Amino acid sequence: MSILRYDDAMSLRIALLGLLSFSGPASGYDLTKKFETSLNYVWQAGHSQIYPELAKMAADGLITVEAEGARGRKMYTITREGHDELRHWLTEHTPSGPVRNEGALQAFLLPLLDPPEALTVLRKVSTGVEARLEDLRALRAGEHAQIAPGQGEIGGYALDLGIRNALTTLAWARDTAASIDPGLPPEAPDPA
Amino acid sequence: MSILRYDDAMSLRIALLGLLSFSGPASGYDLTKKFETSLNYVWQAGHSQIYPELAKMAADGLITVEAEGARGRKMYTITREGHDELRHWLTEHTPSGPVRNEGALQAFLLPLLDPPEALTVLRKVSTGVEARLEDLRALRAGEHAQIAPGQGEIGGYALDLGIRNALTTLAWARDTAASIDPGLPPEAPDPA
DNA sequence: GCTAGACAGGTAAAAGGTGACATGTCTGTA
DNA sequence: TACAGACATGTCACCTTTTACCTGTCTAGC
Repeated sequence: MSILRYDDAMSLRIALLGLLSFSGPASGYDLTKKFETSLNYVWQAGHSQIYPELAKMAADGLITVEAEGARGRKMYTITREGHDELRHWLTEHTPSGPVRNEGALQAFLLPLLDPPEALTVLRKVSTGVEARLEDLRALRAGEHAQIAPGQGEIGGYALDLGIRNALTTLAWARDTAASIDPGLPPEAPDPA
Repeated sequence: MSILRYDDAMSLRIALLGLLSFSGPASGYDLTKKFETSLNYVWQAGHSQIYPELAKMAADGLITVEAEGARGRKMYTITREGHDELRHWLTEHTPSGPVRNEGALQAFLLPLLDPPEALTVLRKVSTGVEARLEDLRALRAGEHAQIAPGQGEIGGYALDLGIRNALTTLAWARDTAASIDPGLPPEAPDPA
């Protein structure tokens, strides 16, 4: 059991510990790539945030530098304390992080626009969500070749949740547009 | 058309302009209350962020202090430039703000837990979402008495979206639990 | 008359996050 | 061999957000 225990915002740490726990030792560069390719649908961070955080985590004993490779590459490995911290957060922490959602804000303020403008915005929302849906489905299709074949894939449940939420948003945009202009042609619902 | 134009993070400004546009002149205190009671499902901010932002917006000409009331109360009114800025954001800005979702991160990392623990986490997710659903439905029920009766209610579409997303998350948690432990009793789906 | 509590406004330090800059290594290919 | 581009790690200035602290006014009730 670790001495330090923050109950507040430390989700970046958790995300990094999770990746290290699942896919084994990795460098800051590797982790940055994983953020770009999969985790960014769930948590965002650039390398300028990741490198200092890894240094702090090493100082706190959650990870260690086991080996240094070519081009100054540092391979970080999760420690026992790191595993404890991760499990503790996953099982004990109730997610509640502050909501800050631009899309929902636009939805909130939609009644301020007159109907034609509101419909234009809703169409843009739909095309945006359709694009994200494509991305997510492509991710799901390529998932089995992803990180470490044979193990229950990390991120699989979140991917499912993301796809469901995208479909929900699409249905909301369709229904909202119809309630603003009942003369619209009904769209066929997108099959899961 | 205003000279200043930021395409980046200025959603707090937009949220404040939206509230002022919809419900007329208000003080920082009033706006803080509205954040607490309804907007916080969409965008979060405390008074220590709101007061300085209002001062900056006044300096930028988006709002003005029309009257000062009792107890130093300052009533802010949205200007023509403020309206322009708001409309511009609503119609032109594509929402893309960084994703940072603790709940989704937990979903992402769920495969790291062994089945009994994962099921416990999913149960906690469900009860949390059910509580939020209650809140949202209470909001919807009391909506007509809310701010300014007679006008198409601000936030109504966002409330609908929030309820749909909550139901989606509930269904996801149920299905995910069932896929982890097929012996679970099937729950009846929550009616909209 | 006093006091608790809502009303009303603010500041400052610290933490978290973004975008640009800086440095250098290794590999493949024209 | 030169050079483009991936690999690899960092720093810094600036902005946003959180937490805690501070001041004062008005009203209802004891």
